[in-house]
Amino acid sequence: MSNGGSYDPHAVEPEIYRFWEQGGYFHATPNPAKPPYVIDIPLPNVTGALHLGHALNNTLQDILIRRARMRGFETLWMPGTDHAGIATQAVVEKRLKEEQNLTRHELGREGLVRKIWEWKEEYGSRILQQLRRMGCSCDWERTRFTLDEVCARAVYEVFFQWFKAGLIYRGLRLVNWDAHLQTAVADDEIIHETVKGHLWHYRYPILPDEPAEPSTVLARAVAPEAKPGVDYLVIATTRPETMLGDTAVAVHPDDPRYKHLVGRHCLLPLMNRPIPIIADAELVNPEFGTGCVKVTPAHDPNDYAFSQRHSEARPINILTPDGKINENGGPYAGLDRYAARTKVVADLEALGLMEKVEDYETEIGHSDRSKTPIEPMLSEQWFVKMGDLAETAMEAVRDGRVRFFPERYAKTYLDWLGEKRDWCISRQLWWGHRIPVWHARLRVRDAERRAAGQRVSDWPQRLVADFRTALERYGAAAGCASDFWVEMAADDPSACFVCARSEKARQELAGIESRVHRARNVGLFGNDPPRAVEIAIGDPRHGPDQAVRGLLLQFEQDPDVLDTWFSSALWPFSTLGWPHEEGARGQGVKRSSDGAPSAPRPLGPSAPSPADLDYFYPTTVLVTAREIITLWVARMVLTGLHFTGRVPFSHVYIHPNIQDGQGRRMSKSLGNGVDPLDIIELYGTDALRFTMAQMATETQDARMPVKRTKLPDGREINTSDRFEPARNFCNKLWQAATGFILPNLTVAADGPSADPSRDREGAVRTPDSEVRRSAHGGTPSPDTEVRRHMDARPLRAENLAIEDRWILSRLGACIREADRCFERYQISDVADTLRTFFWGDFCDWYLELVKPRLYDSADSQGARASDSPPSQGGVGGGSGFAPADGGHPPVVLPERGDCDSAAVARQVLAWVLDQSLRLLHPLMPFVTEALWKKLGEAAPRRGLTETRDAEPALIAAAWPDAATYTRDAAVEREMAALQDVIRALRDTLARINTSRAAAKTPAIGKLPHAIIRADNETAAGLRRQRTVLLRLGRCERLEIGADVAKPAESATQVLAGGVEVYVPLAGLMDLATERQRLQKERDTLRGHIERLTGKLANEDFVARAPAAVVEQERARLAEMRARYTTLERNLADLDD
RNA sequence: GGGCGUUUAGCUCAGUUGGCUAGAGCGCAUCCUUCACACGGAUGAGGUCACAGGUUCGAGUCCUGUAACGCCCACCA
Repeated sequence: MSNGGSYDPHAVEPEIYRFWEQGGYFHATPNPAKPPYVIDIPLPNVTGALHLGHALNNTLQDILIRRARMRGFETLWMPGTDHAGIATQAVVEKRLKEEQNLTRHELGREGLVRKIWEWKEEYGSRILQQLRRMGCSCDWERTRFTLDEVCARAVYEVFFQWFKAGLIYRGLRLVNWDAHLQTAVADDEIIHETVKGHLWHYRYPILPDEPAEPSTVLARAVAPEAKPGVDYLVIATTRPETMLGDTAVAVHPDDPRYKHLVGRHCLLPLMNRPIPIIADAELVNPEFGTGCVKVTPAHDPNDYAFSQRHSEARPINILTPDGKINENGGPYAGLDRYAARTKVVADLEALGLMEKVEDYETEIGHSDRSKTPIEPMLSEQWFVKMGDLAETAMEAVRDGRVRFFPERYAKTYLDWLGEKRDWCISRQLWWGHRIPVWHARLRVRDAERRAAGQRVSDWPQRLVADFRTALERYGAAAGCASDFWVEMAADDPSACFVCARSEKARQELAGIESRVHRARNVGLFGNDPPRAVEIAIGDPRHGPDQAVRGLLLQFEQDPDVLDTWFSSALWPFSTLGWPHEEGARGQGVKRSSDGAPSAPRPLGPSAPSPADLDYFYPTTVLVTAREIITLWVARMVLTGLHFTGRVPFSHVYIHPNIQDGQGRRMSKSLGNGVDPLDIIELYGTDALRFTMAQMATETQDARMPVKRTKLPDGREINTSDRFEPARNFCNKLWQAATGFILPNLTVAADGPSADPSRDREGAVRTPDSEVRRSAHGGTPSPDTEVRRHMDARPLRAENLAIEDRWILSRLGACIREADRCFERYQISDVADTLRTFFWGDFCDWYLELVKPRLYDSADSQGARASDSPPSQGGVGGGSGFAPADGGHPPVVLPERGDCDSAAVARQVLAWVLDQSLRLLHPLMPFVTEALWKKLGEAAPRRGLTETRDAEPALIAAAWPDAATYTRDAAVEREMAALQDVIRALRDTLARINTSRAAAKTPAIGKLPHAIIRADNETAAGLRRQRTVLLRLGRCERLEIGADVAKPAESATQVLAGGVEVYVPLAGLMDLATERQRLQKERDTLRGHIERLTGKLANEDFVARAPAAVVEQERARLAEMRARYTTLERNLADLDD
């Protein structure tokens, strides 16, 4: 059997995933008998397709979730997608343009939003389907979308509460404007690129103290005798068109060149506007350029900050939303900003003001989405005040309620929050949660105005108060009394903002909006001024009895939507149905329970209950990459603390980013991305996952060399050799189980002789295909029907051979180490630990050691063994097989070939495989689950000191408990000695064959004769392992003893503990090579001895190093010296 | 410019609180199609731990500096 038995992931994976999903293993419900373990998925964009970063991120989450499930936690992995404002709208807009040649403006807001929903319904679940292929055990029944009803309710509740508390405000701020998409872009969505540009130097004429005509001033500034600092100032800029919005020139307060000019004015050329010369140490670096800075507060962040410090330099916005010069740009109005730049430069030149133009490289911010240059622009936006919110979030990390793994990332978090920059939450988009605020413009009725007489100053306040009262009454009648909140606008006494909390309240406001709209339309046909809606008339329900003081001239919902991160910031509790309080409950949920929602928004499949929130919040750990520590992690902590009083998670596990072989980001534009689905196709899901686990080190980046390859279907894809080791490991696991362990557990019911599939040695050879067929629940072949499964019986220490005790000791160590790494989120170490144990200890050694017991016994079937239980009987304690006192009792080995020995071996094999599958399951869920089924059929009852029926599904089986295994140092030492001897024998054989190949003589398969010299005790131990030594050491004849003679012309090896291995070389190989090897070995050894001797001769070392270290070094030196002597002697013997 | 990280075998990476004769996988070399596995087994070669100082009995590990690379954040008219 060769390739035919290789693991074929595609034959296994879909079926296994179905088995889990149909078994309901992914679904979590509050269960008081278990502690909860919860992970929120870092929301992929609905537009997203799975990339390698997702593969890593989700593999790690699934690993943690699966292990927690096995450890008895009620595990919830909350899946969902993010509506991803700009990204999604851009995708659909692009399609719209391509397919129907329509812009969003032509389609209109409602039409576009409907289109996006349609798109979302069709393609939005793609990434979740891909996660299923990765084996992710998310609770799909709870899948949420940031725009669905459940999430929306939380969004509006949070907005309302913050708005009411004054934490959300409207402010004029400089935002990063994407003129192409016509939206503000977050700082984090900007990529800076170096662009070749120019630095223009030109003159601003200085205005004389006495009044003067602009033309005079200009003429003086360009006159041949004009002097800088007297008649003009030279400024330099990379963006000359912004001068149209200049409102000051800044100089450094200590700059002797300009000190005398502070307080005077320049003439802004082209606009002919006087602008002040202001001293400012922060903005101006006197060393740079001319030391004069033109100030454009509306279009430059630093200048904006400057204008905050100097009120005389008020910002003037010169741009329209689509990047043209607006009416403030005088003659340039209507020009595109780049056309304006050319014209401004030309005009300055024509005026003779241009001094020089230099080539210049500068970093320009580009929108990550549209790839067009960002224009800093002043506009009205909604903000969240970060001060206190940020402070609470910082405190949670400082006091350890939230811990980062690796720890260093706490710094990123704290540094960012420490800046306490207010969070701009409005986006000029149509796709997202619409800001639940209506802009109202009020006017006092003429009758009221007359009645109020001269006291006009408090009209606005009284009007807003009236409006508030009117809305409250209105709300009370409509059943949403506490769902409105009115705030006055800061900059306009006749304006105010109305925020709505519930869906009902929003509908009512929309109703008012449409009435105002209608009224105004009516007004267009009537007299001037247009009629408006009287504030108190609202609804016939409350009668016409109010005193009507004011009119609602304008009432419109804010056109913007919320920043995508606003809804994701609430994810940990919004998905669990927060807020559950009656007062805050919106109309949406009630409608959902009736079925038939009327809104286009689809409801989540199951609405969470208050019990869900109580039980599953806070979550356990957040697994993510470092770039969203600020965007997402910090904001979740801040909202969680503010609205639930508790941190949303206690651990944040930050994993590396995957780069290509050259350390570059994987990206579409570079074409160096690896598609996880291609890898699944090529290598299988488990190989992908295991590789991901191995890459999850504590570094910030992990590299994956990428290469092109052609698939059988002709597609060219990117892949990497990095996946091969994991693929090989999957296969190793599969081969060891299906090719060796399982066939040797099952035995024919009617005895060995009747079974044609048994070979000469009595081992059971089951064709792999049969095992597969039977394990997969297909029609059992006649052969498998007569096959009996293994029986397990309680074992005692005396039943066990040394290799049994050794592998169990190693298994215990492996579990302990894996647990330790898991606690620290060192997943790559978990992967290495498990791989080393299974491949290195279990397959390379234990399976080989146990073969003689299985093959060489005449009646090595479990049926016989189970018929004659051992006389000792009884169940050993649960504490393993190592002696409690740490001593080393004699290992009484049954004779090789003893039937008990074979039965015990089978039981240990089944058990170690059982435990290994459990340990590997979180990393490689598919192969392990598939093998678990097979193992369940071959050995339905398993265990060591106690036996019990195996759990039906590995996904829900118990995680191994390290406490049931005691480390047996003595047995591990003894095994190490045995392994040393075997390696020595193999090494000698390999050297002989290498030398024979060089001499063109045929290789020998075995060593004809070998002699092992060791002290009496060791020799006795080795003699008991004679069968093993002959087999694994590949020799035909073996002498073991304390005083065996070394034959002349022998290869010699000196091992730890003074054990020596001799192999007579006469006729096998030439002695010169052997002599060379020994000399080389002796020389290295001499080097070590010299260094160590020097160290021990150092009095400081002996005096200051810990005694144990000194002792250890002395022992090592003694050992080396002994080896050295033996080596010398062996060399001398060779020379004889 | 600020912060963080990386630099160890040809490649990708481990190396916990300093005790190291520096490890793994891949690749390489040699042998083995022997009976679970060639997606395998066995054996071996391969490293002045980026550089320069310092602390220490002892430094791959701690400190300082330098260089290269990378990531994040902020940005200079």
